[in-house]
Amino acid sequence: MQMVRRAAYGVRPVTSIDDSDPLFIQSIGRAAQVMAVFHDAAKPLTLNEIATRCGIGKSAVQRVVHTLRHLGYVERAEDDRGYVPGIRFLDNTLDYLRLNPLIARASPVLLELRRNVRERVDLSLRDGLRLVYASRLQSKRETFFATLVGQSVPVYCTSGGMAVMAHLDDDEVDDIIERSDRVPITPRTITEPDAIRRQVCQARDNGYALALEQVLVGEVAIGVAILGHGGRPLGAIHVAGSLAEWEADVFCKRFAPLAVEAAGAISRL
Amino acid sequence: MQMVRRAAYGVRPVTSIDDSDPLFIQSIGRAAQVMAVFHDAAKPLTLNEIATRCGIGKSAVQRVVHTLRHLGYVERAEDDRGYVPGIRFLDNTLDYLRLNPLIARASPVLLELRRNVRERVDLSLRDGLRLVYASRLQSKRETFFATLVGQSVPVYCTSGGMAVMAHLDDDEVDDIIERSDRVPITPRTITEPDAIRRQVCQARDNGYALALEQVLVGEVAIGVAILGHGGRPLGAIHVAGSLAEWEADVFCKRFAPLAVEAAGAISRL
DNA sequence: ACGAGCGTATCGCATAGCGATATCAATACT
DNA sequence: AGTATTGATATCGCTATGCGATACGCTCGT
Repeated sequence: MQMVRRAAYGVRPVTSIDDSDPLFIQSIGRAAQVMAVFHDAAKPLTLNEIATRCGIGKSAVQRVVHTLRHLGYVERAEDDRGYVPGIRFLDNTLDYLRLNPLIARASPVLLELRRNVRERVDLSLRDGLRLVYASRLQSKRETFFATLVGQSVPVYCTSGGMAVMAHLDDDEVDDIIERSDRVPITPRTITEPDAIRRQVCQARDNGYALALEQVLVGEVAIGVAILGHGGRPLGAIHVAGSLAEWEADVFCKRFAPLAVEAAGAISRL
Repeated sequence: MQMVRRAAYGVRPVTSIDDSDPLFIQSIGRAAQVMAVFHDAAKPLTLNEIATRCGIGKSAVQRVVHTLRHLGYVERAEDDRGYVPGIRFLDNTLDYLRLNPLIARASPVLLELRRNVRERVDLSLRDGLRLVYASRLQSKRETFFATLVGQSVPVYCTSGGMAVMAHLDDDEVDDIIERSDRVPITPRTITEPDAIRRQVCQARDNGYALALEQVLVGEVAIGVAILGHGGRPLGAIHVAGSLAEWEADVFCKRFAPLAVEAAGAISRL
């Protein structure tokens, strides 16, 4: 399996700081911008790097970082060179997960599913053009990134995303396809609009979606949508395995029904 | 096993908003205060609840929440009543985990450890008086809370905490004991300073710490410190099992050496 | 049908945050 | 070793900005 290069796909850039909105507090927007800079950072960043990368004056960054540091949202790097995000974010993430009723009720279902399939089981939630992994249960052998909560993948080309799109109107699907920047992640990533639409249709027929090496080379994944109020898809369950161990159709026959059942148990129409 | 009641133990309250610090940006502090309100919330909160709970004017809260909402750090609750933390925090948590070299290099080691022990394996990082779980690998049967990244436990009474304290000076240990509010979490939680000190001494001798039902009834846990620059303990590895399955000393004999080895592989003196 | 409570909007004033600049410390370079 | 470069910290005046107080419309619950 090949390492995923980027930290996250389609991470929404900080919602454009809206100057016209009189309610929007600029300082908080700045803080968010500063934190967002780390989304595509591979190492700790200095004040100047932060300043240039987000087009804010150095003084402002100085005070923002100072403040965030006091609050625990930014830390100095291990070797005292530059800054990294702080541990305090984990507290807020915990609150997010705790207070999300979907995740709470999904948890036992996922654990049960995991017990039965003995492959990787994930729960992702939709956020615009991407699915964000909110809960991950590892299989025996895993990579570092496959254990990380917060990882996100595009809707338009992944098993979960297909499953989600299967429950959206055609024009919503088209909208997603159009607005996504469809750069192939693996050689087999589907980027053609028509091919995507065909996959979506197939997912509508089956009640689940199958994806081959869309994000990770050598990976086969099944996605099933989780539905909320009025049948709107909120996210998806994924079961993922290795093509080295499984024939795609065997994988599918064996695990799709279980995944569908699990997703049904979590959905609340 | 008994459900953990509080969301997190010893979560540091938002570092007192320092009025005297001229560099501190008040608005960001307010935003942090607002987010911190969710730490001890069991349900979505309304604007008024947030306002009263953090002693800020209603108008301020209104704008802060409005802003945070635009940024994705706050969402409306599922049923459109009240607010909850937003999914955007997952992005920052991911950056935190990604950019933390300790976690990155720990990951394969933990997976290997997990493979060998087949019990729950956790990695926690120290943040003041608490250990925050940063990486969690589940065993077969788990509770919801045992899967959550961001959960935190007190240093003074847990296996990981004992292991950490074993690498601190006596006065630092005393300081931790003193500053912790030592409310028993289970009936067997050790809260007596002398008893704690004895446990720490034992951990010093053994190179690991054993904890029985300190946080969860029916749980046995081994903690081993992870050391950084100059031997300072940065966090700990935990191996946790059920007393229904294991005799404490058997558990210990069997897994302690493996945990110690793993911790050694992660440490960087 | 009515009231309580929640979210939204407006506006003037005072303050809080930004830009520009300077200083000190530590690392990189020759 | 001496210097140049880059990073972090500090200061200060001006103006934009965020807060308080208040008022309005809306949806629930009884």
